[in-house]
Amino acid sequence: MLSERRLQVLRAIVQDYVGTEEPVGSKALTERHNLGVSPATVRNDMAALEDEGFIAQPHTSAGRIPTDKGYRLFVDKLAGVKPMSPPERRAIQNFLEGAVDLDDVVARTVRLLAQLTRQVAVVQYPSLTRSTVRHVELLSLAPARLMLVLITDTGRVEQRMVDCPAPFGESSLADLRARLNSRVAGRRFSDVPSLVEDLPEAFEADDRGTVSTVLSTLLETLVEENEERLMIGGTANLTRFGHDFPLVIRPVLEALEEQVVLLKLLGEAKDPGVTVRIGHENAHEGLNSTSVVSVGYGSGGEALAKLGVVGPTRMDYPGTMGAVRAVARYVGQILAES
Amino acid sequence: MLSERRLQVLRAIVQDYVGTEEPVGSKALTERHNLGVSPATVRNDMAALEDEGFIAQPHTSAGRIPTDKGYRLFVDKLAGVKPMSPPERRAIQNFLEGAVDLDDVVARTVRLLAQLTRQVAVVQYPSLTRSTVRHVELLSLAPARLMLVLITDTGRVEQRMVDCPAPFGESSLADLRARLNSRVAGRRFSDVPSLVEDLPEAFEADDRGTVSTVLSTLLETLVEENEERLMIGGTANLTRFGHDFPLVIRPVLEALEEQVVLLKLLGEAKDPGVTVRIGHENAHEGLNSTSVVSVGYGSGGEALAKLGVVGPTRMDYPGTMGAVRAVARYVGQILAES
DNA sequence: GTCTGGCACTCGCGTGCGAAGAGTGCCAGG
DNA sequence: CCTGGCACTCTTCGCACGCGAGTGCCAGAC
Repeated sequence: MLSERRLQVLRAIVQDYVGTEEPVGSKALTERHNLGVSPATVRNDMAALEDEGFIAQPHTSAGRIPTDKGYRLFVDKLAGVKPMSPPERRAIQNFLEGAVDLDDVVARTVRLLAQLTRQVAVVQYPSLTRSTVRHVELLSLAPARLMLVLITDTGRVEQRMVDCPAPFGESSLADLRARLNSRVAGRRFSDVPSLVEDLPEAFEADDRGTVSTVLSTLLETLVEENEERLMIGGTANLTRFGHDFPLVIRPVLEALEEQVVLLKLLGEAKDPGVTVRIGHENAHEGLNSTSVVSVGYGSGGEALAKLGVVGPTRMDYPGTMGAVRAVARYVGQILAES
Repeated sequence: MLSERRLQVLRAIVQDYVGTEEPVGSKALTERHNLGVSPATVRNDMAALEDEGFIAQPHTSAGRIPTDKGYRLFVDKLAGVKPMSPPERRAIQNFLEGAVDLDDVVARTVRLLAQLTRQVAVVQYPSLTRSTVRHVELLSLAPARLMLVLITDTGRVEQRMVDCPAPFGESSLADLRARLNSRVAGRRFSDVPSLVEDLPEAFEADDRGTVSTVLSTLLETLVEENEERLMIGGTANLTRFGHDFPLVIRPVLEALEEQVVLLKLLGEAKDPGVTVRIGHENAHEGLNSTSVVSVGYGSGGEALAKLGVVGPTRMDYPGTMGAVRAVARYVGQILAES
């Protein structure tokens, strides 16, 4: 096991490297942090840390930089989550409170996260499958054409066209609308399938085909996982990455454009608190030189969706984690109020 | 006026520079294009072109590169629009035809444009103010709370909450819904205000407050220009920009995040055909080293919105213009069908 | 044992110089 | 008006050199 001082040395290395972006040497370390020992001692500790794989040197005889494993230890054991200051909290709240609809909430959240962390922000729209139905509306657009509108308690609206197998009268439509809403309004999406299962039986034979079509469209909309949307912002912060630009930034931009990749990335984090995935811990190759800090958010106790940031492995973890957690909390509040 | 040959020289310079990304010299020019004259002659022409401000040399005694003014002349007089090949056209059509809803159409269009041009693609959602109303729906969520849903003929759906000044009965609601739709369904958004002006008078005094509130919410939704959304894609193509990376790419990414900037950018192009704005012709400073190729698209003869690409001034103008025009055409078709 | 100061060693990085190459401008002749 | 020739300008590249930061190791002190 590593001695207490060696852990302190690692912490100091991470902090300095994050600040300066340059490999940090033994002398600079003793000058900037009062560890109470000489550079020579620190050198020994560094050699040990390097043996264990926590730090590495880019070339012989340069300073050390933390490895992914080093950051991991730092995040797990050496650093807490830095809470936001009261003025920051107030700023977050003010910024989010002006939102007028769900799109706006998400858009504001993205901007806020990007500004606070100076990194790329990713916010997932509240998940359909975990939220509840507020209302289902059916509109007749043509004799055999309906529009199905689904409104969630988070304010999200989904609409689908339904082509009916047979003309569907106004009264049948009103009937279906009423029955549908009385069964599913206020219920969780995941419960809907079993609640509407026997609905066609309540209708006359002529209408059953249409009712079934409407229901299957509704169920499709519910389970359609690929409809999980997200919003990205702050990509300009990618320019802060480092000097070795193009090669690093390119795959990151590509990964960010693949919503599938991002959704999987966010989905993998099961931890109820803030999750940090560092460098190669990310399954997607393009993100091997980035870290992803994410957390679930939701209006109640339960997480409806995730949000987070993507930045260089060399990032201010305590600050970023604090910002992500705080933003998630306030977004949850806002959603609960609306 | 410039002689015919000098224009040919300019065209050759633009083509070569776009291809190689390197300043082009007189010798290389005569070798790659058979102009029928010697390098010395070309040198004289180049000197003249430089005097006129069409080309410039990065340093003394390097080749020449086109200036913004040079590209402008090239686009206006020397190059046509390169039409897409039949296989490309088929690919575009296939790619767009799978779309299931408006979001999907826009998303696919962005991907397509980005892939075809290998540049950053920007697609504006069909404008509210220029499209027509398909249906207006009113839902009662609580005794004094309504949801207003507006469906456009392009499939776009907007919803707003309405807090009523007084409870509003189911029958009044049905009445309002029916009257509203009979007046505005199928009409252009810009005509709606005058069509509903006198509607409150048809209701009893108790309900007039609510009707007015609903109407003003509806009108707000219609005029809300800042609700003009757009979708961006292909930002990874920014890495193709050049070697002088960070300084150029940063402001571009920042500009792309400001939807307002982009909307203004697209909005400025009044030309009915493909519009090209080169380098400093763009009002926004961050885009001074980029060119924007845009065009309107729409389901009928009229443009509902714009789409386009943002790329380095050193781009393949004929090809890009061809791709943008073709995509706009097919998107228009798809929208007209739905 | 653990820490410390000293010392030799390794490399990366910036600098200066010289040669090569590409491209230009200008001029005299066809 | 075009062409070939020629001198000139600059950039780029390779290379040698020296500096400085940082390391590893060792002998000695606490």
